[in-house]
Amino acid sequence: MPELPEVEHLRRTLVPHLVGAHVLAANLLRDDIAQSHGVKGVPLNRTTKPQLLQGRNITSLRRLGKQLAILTDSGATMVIHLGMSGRLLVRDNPRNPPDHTHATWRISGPTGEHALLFVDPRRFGGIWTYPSPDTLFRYRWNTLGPDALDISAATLAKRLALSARPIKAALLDQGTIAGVGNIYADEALFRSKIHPQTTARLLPVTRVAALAEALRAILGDAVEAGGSTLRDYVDAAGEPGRAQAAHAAYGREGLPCLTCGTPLQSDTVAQRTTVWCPKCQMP
DNA sequence: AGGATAGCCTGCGGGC
DNA sequence: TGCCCGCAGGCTATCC
Repeated sequence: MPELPEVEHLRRTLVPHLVGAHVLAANLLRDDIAQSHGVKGVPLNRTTKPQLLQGRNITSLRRLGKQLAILTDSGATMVIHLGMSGRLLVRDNPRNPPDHTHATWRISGPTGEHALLFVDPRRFGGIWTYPSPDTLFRYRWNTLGPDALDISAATLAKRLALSARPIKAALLDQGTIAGVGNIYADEALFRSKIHPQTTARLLPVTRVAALAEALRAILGDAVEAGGSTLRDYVDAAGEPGRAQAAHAAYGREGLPCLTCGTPLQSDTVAQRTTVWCPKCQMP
């Protein structure tokens, strides 16, 4: 389940291979996983290789929330969202791609010639192409809130000030704050001792500050650990992450709270399984 | 208009 | 052993 830390770790592992690389070829194996820019999006097809960066030179990799953008010297920009089960793999040998490989590239870069594969069994992810970074920012990334990795207390407070929803729902909303998924939402609420059902706008500023601090700490630590591996996620080299060992709340229903020993409670909040400590995280 | 809900999709684990 | 079912979950469309 790639959330912000997994995507940021992926970005960092891809940079040495991709930045400065020339895209020799692009291949779309499934038309419906890629769309060209626009509010509604226009489906790409197998003939639109330049939009998939064929012939371009990659200049940088950028991330906002859970989305990764590949920028090129021509302006052509490609956004990849991994969804639930998506992976981007760098391989030396393009033969025998995994099942559910939907797009492939051949690149020649600083570390040699490689195959880049987009694999996504559940197809909750996808690829979006834009003629320029500016169109990406205006038509897609404008709908996202500020990135959670360096969210400030003041910014978070401003985003939550009008929301009547449970704080858990607000955290999961990418338009409020970008990059938080179910795992790190529970972890951040646990760390800041906030009950997931608390109405967002009713949180005192000191609690919001604690939440912002918890988000930065937890996401930052997870990035350094290479992300959490639950079922699907691996980085560009196929390596699993190590952050799941640090989870204090997620997946620990019924187990003792690491702070007070009280069994953790679980229920559905904002349509998601949510785990919290009934003693530490008071309503 | 903001918020809640259904549905997309495959793999996996539990139960029988 | 093997099958079936439920669950996992990010995001969009749709409804209220």
